[in-house]
Amino acid sequence: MASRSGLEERVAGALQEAVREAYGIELDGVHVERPNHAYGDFATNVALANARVFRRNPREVAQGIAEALDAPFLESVEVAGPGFINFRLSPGALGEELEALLAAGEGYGRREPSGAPILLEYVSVNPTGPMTVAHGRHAAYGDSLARILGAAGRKVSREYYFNDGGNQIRLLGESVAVRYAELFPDRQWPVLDPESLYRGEYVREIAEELKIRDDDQHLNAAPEEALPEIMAFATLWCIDDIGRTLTRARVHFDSYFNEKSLYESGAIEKVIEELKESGYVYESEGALWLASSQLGDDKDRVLIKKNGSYTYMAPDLAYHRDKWERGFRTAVDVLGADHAGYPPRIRAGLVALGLPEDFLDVELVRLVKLVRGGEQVKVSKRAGTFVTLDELLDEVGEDAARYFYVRSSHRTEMNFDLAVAVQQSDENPVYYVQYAHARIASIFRRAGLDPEDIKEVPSGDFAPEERALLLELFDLPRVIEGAASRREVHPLPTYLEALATRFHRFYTVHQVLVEDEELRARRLALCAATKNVLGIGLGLLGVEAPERM
RNA sequence: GCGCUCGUAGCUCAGCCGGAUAGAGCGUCUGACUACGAAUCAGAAGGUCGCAGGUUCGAGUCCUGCCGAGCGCGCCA
Repeated sequence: MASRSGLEERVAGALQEAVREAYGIELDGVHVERPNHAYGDFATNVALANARVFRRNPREVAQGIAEALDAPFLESVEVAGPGFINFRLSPGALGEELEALLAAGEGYGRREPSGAPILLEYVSVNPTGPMTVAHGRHAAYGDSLARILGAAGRKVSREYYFNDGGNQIRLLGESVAVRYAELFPDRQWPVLDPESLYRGEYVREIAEELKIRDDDQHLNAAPEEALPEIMAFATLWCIDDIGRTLTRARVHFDSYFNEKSLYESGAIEKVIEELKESGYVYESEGALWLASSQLGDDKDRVLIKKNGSYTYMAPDLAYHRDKWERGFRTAVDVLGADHAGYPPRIRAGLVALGLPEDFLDVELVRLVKLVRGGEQVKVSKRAGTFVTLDELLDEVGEDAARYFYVRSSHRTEMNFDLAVAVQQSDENPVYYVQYAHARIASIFRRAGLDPEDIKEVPSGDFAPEERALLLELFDLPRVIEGAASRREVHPLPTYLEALATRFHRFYTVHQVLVEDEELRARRLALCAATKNVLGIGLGLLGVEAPERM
């Protein structure tokens, strides 16, 4: 319940008390909301929501509760509409909460870590090429979500899983090998299926760098012998490239996990053995199957193919099993919406291994529809017709890109019109929010003060614009907790824009640096608090909070 | 065909546990810089919340059906 501001908590507590007093009823929770400001600072629908329990006209009940309410921090209590109770806070209570916010500083809205650790896996792009604009959404969402979960008191660890053991790495190696051979006169690389090769410009770059390092040495051995080395070189190149892009985009990880290590450690075999013991595995048509249909999946899945190799299921199960063994009790995978069929089958496998059904949680991110000037751009890594994340960052900047990515819910489709993004970069809402922050910084520069030194709030009443701003500020803890529990990032941008609006309005109406010392100090406190909260919010999104712009 | 997800202003999107007059930004129109930053503010126009039923004192929100979009339904990952 620390997810609410102190004030909200006090209102809720007083209400519960009043209900007990007036009706002898013990409610487990009271819903307190922030209504249209014309109604008041806070409101509750207890009388309406519990109409059945009270068995009386909601308005009458609300009246009874209002009369029993003993809360000196409230300036007024009113029954309105069909049975709402509206509250206005006393200036003293607002000032106290503002002081609490200033005292908390960067820690405002942040909770101490507790509970079982969560492993958040995101991006996990195959190291077969540069990150694309579509991957950018995963990166921005995952990184911001990790920050939000951490702020909300979850113990979260972020991991990147490199699929470096599969067939696609081999294809990358062959693609590079072909280009590599082309760099030497009269040399060729034998290819079975030219259609399956990666075509991007980066493939040639990798080949050229390989030539610089090793000259033609890989063409002097048999292709099958030379290929592993080329694959390793190409994979490392891609991992490096992806890493650079992530760093640039301010996307962080605590650990990286290689699929290959699961083959090397024997973890996959071990998991297969355990699955066999579980009884959920059978052989048919020369393959080894998991009876996943008995565990909630649509159909049974193959674990070991007829040709003896593993399907992707096997290493994936071993990987998730490893997460469990490392002590994580919740695994959250951030995946593309095209992997919608994935959760039930992996979950089935994990349950067969004896893990709880709710261990794995999946957040599906809808694909980014890339549009340039209203015309859709088809993204295909194979065909080489993709726009890289780096190119996007070059065009619109890190702040705008990060903000734009998470502004809309990860579960809805997003149109990313490159032409518009470039052209309107000055109009991007991120600048609206950043501008509020820079404006405040400017006030403090002019006043010759450091906002972090502001700790006290002289008593006095607040004007309507100040009150609106304060209440918005006090909403931060609830926004963070709400976003964390629903694993959504987009509430933050929505909140920050609302907060910036409150500030800009306050700023337009009221002069901060006035003669009256108390008034000035009170308004400076308001500014310091706003700057602090904007900074926290932008920080959670990986966006800079500029002192000037 | 079956399953999952989505459908809110011209465009991009919010809408907390079912509550009061559904909100922002962009775009359009009208105003405001001799006060701390006009990347701002005030105001206007713009909505059958995909459609139709149902539950409820009350539905954008919950249930059912339909329409539309995306994704999935591989011994690909």
